[in-house]
Amino acid sequence: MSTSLHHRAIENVGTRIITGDLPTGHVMLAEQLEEELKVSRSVVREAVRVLQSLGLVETIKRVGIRVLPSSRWNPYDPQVIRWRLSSEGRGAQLRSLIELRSAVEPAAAELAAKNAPAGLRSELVDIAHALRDAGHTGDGQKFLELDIAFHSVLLSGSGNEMFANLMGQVAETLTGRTVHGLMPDHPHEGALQWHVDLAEAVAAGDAAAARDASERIMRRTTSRLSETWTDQPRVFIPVRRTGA
Amino acid sequence: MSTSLHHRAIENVGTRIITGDLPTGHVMLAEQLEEELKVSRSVVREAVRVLQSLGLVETIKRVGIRVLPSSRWNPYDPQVIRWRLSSEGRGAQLRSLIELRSAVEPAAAELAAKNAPAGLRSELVDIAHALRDAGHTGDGQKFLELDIAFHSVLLSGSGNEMFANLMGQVAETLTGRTVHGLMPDHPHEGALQWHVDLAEAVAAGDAAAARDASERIMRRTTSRLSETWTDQPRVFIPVRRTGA
DNA sequence: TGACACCGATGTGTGCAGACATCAAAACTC
DNA sequence: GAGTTTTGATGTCTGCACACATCGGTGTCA
Repeated sequence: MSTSLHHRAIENVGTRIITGDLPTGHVMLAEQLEEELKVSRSVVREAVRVLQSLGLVETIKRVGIRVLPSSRWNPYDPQVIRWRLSSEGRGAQLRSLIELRSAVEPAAAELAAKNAPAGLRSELVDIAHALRDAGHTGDGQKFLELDIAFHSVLLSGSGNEMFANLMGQVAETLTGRTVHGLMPDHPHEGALQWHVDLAEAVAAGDAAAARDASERIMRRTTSRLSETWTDQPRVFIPVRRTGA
Repeated sequence: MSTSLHHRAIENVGTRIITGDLPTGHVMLAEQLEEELKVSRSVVREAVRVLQSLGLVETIKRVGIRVLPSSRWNPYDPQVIRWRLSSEGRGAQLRSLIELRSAVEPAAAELAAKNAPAGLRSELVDIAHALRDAGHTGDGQKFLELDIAFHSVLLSGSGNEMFANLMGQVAETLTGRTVHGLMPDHPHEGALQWHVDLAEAVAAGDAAAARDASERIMRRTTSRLSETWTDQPRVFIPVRRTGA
């Protein structure tokens, strides 16, 4: 691989923290990381700085590099999400993402119906039809690509950059659940139609109908996947007060 | 001044990029940054690495450090949000945040009604009552603190870490709109009651009522603030396809 | 004798300076 | 115009000085 030492160092330590291999409160020394990773101080230091900005570690003089509790991790960082999706904590991460999508996508659909440029509207309709066709013929690979494209264009068309930024996370979610065999051989006929309904509502500028179709899609997705995380305990992030 | 050089370097360059002082595509040299900031190579390099992980810049061999378009910035990073809120692009940032909150908080209210631990439920009720009192007496400072606390506890009680992580952003939003004089002297009486309704619905485990109250609050907040950003153009983030 | 305050030794992150390696753009050669 | 060399930037490594929190010893006082 041509990945840089810097990148590999981040990947190595980040992964070990997310998986719990390096537990909360664990203290490492920069020198020790140099030896473990067989890299120089500069590489370690730059990697630690990045991990620090992700909320994974903090550096304390005279102590070392301490692993922070998961409540401090930035749950929106693409890297953090990827690491969590490929670790044991996958269930909790998927649930968080689905709940977020369920909240955001209907709102995005509404905004897209109001604001999206014409090009994105027609693109969305085209993708929806192609998606329905792919669902019928049973082409799993193509279906996944179109599914990702559909939701990406929808989020992009909302004109809200924070919604749009969830594209990547949605792609990871959809890919992940396909890879882990959580998809049926033939998609639900109703869901396929709802995608078309949603696209046409956006194209027609019908915000209410767009939201409605999106809510139906997300409800079905949630109910289909909820059984995979019933055992996952909920984590309650403590409220951090700024003032004294 | 106890802030580290590393931190100051990030702050300096990050701010200049967000404000547009360093425009998209602008290329800097590491050596040039050393001179500008009067710091050593290692400080510059570590700062650049962090900015890179935030999507603000990319480094290209033989070229330099190039500023990335705003569509590549991580809009969920607390630092990026803070920078944007204190720059000219504040309007667009506020709109994005409000739209996100409008989508997320009703869902969070629903989840909190279903899952929140007893302690958070009763705390939410207490805060809601105190908030109503502060609204009546007109204590602006106290009102702001309680408002932040209320929404933080609600998000925390949802048991969804991605929802909970929005606490910080919400605090910034509420503080920002108070600082910029967008708050009325006396809060809307209905809104005060809705907060109490929301808290009691969560306490009673009534998910539908909780969502309903939250939607009312967010609708009112949105309509009150929407006039401040009517002139802001929408930005449509292009869809980034992964594969070839 | 015991408790407490002080103070220096120690270890570790922070910041600095200089060197070589690597690699891609640009210039050059044929 | 294709292939090669040069050039100039980041990438990586290393040794050093400094700041500062922690720990342990020492001295003082009750």
